[in-house]
Amino acid sequence: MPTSTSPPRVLGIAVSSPLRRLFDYRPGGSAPPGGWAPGLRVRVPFGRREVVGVVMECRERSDLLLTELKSVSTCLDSAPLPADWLWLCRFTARYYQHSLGDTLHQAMPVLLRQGRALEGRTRERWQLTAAGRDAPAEALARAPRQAELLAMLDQHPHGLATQAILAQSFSREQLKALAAKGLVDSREEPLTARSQPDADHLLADPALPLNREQAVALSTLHERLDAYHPCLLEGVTGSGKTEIYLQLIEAVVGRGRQALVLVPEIGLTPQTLSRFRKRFRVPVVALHSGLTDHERLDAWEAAASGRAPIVIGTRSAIFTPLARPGVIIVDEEHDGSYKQQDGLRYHARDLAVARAHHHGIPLLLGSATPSLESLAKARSGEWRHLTLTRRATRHGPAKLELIDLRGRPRQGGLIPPVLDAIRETLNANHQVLVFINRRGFAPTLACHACGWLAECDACDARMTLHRQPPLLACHHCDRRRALPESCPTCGSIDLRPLGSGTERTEETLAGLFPKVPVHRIDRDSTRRRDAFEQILAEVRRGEPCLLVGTQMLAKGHHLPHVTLVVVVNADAGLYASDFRALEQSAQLLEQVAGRAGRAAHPGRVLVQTLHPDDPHLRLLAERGYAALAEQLLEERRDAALPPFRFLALLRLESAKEEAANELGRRAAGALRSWLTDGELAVDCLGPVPAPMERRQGRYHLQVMLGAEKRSALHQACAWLTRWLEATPEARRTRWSLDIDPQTLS
DNA sequence: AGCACGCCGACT
DNA sequence: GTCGGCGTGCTC
Repeated sequence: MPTSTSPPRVLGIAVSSPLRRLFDYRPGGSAPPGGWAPGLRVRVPFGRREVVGVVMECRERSDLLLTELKSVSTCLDSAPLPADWLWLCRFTARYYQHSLGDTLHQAMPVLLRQGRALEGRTRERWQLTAAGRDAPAEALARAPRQAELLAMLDQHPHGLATQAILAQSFSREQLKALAAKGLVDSREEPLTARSQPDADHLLADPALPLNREQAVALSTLHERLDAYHPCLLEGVTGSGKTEIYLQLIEAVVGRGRQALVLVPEIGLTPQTLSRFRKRFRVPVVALHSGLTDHERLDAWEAAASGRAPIVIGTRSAIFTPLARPGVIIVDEEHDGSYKQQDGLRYHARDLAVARAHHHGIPLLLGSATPSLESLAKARSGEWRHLTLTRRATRHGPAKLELIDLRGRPRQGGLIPPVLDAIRETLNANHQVLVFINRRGFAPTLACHACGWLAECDACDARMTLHRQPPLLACHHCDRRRALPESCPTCGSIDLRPLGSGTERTEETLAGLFPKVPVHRIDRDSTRRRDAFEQILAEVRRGEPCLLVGTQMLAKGHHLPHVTLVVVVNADAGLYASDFRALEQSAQLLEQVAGRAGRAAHPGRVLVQTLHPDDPHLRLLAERGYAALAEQLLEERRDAALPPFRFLALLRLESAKEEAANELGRRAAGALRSWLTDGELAVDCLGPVPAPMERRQGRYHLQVMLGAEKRSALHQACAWLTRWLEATPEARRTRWSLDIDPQTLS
């Protein structure tokens, strides 16, 4: 507790700026009721503007003269921001060597960044007006959702908060429409703490019965709910991981604690959410991209005050404060979307580990295809390893069948025996999923006379040919070009698409199977909101159909009537330069395969490849992901790569190649001589050009640091950032540090 | 990152 | 004559 009697003479304040240091101010304005303390937001003059900062230190001394310090203009909070949140931001900034001010700024809801007050906020509670209560049933005959909403409000004489209404998947528009008709109105009420959830009436829907494996896993989790207890739950697709999450949450919330659930970007679907909401009688707060700034602050506050027992969200939800943390669950823990790929490059799964450890609570990481990082922890005994091998359905996971592509004629990327299998499956009235990891019509356009290829002029990449609408587009920058009539080099008009993308495969299949609907699912076809959900709803009705899609289709979605999965080309990750490519590619293949045969029928998975004898691919096909993962771990150990070594990447980016190269050389040189002097066991490679050196007209280079000890790597990175900040030339090249890089590209 | 200062080119 | 290009420097 801060002593309010003698205010500190100096406040160390974190300000949103790339500068990795605090700025000293003198306390000013009126001191907050509890006295000055870390975590209070303040408005301060900074350069020629006023910004919102956060008090981090209360001190008596400054390195600067007290008379040179500016004063705080106003204090924005009557109490500091949550201590657990502050701890996590401090940890994150230190671990990822990022500016603390910037980290706090990013981890805060927009309205708090802008200086909005956290206290004294209100919410709207909606109820029926007299007219609404008397409205005849047929009044809303043409607006069925509005009628349902009216009926729901009729069940709640004390009204419902906006959040509760939206949680039942009604829209703001429907609410507004009813208000405009005078049938409902709202009043403001303060956000007050809700009473503890009633442990005896927690469940709205009963828990599902567990099989033996699930019961064993759950009882292991129940053993220690009051301590840091990291568990990897490895369960094949359809083995019932979600049911374990739900029952673990039930136990945690029943003890008056909160659960934080992280899901991949693609995983926060209405289905997932409704499964959570249906099960529990307590509110489930979802943090998704569709929230308004106001809703986001509400959710933040509800979690911080403890009013929200269950919080579910994507990557950034790891920064949600919790009053009574009880468990953190990371679903599909291997998913790449947990790593932020620009600015503050944090990994939400790794922060979840740190956070659970800090709180002393259980941590559950679930996946059908765990990351090698997590498998290594589980194998070493540092984490508990729980496995679910049995599917809820009668059939085991489908085996991958490798199909040799060499020397076979292809139509839309598919060879005759595969097309035959598709035909048979459709004839049996089942559904087929064709997975192709390239959107567009064809990966590029080529001139058959001279060999010219359509290349992007800002990137080292080919432009993708699109048909809908017809144009050339670069998938690495925003450049688009009209289709050339003739070859720009030789003038020939013999321009042909090279290879197949989703559009071309869709077109081919539609031509070959005219009686069956073909649905294409990729970023282009699902740009419209709900388009994806509409297609999935139709597919779930079970009529025979063909689905052609990118990895959007591979993850999470339950497609019970699909009995044949075709992978058009499995080779992308086999010989890539990135050391994680094989792991990621195997995870993707296993996830795609998991779509087949989830209901009454066994499934087949046909994997087309130019390398049917590749040992990794064969291991995956014959013995599954776990066996391949074991092998990959051995290879990583031999090659001294993660998880057996820690890496950091200095990324350099400039419009002028020589500028970035020169800075990289100087930085690496300076670091190497410092390392030699200090005898620190860190090695430093580069600068080398990034895999796609030119992107969006800029040159990308990197310097790689590696160490066996994390502390040594951390010291080297700290030294390097200090060097870069002190070097004037470094200001002309954009640079960033990537701790534990997920890809080298 | 912002934001200002500052010193050279083509516009009313 | 000035509007504005982005190089350089600073933020308690």
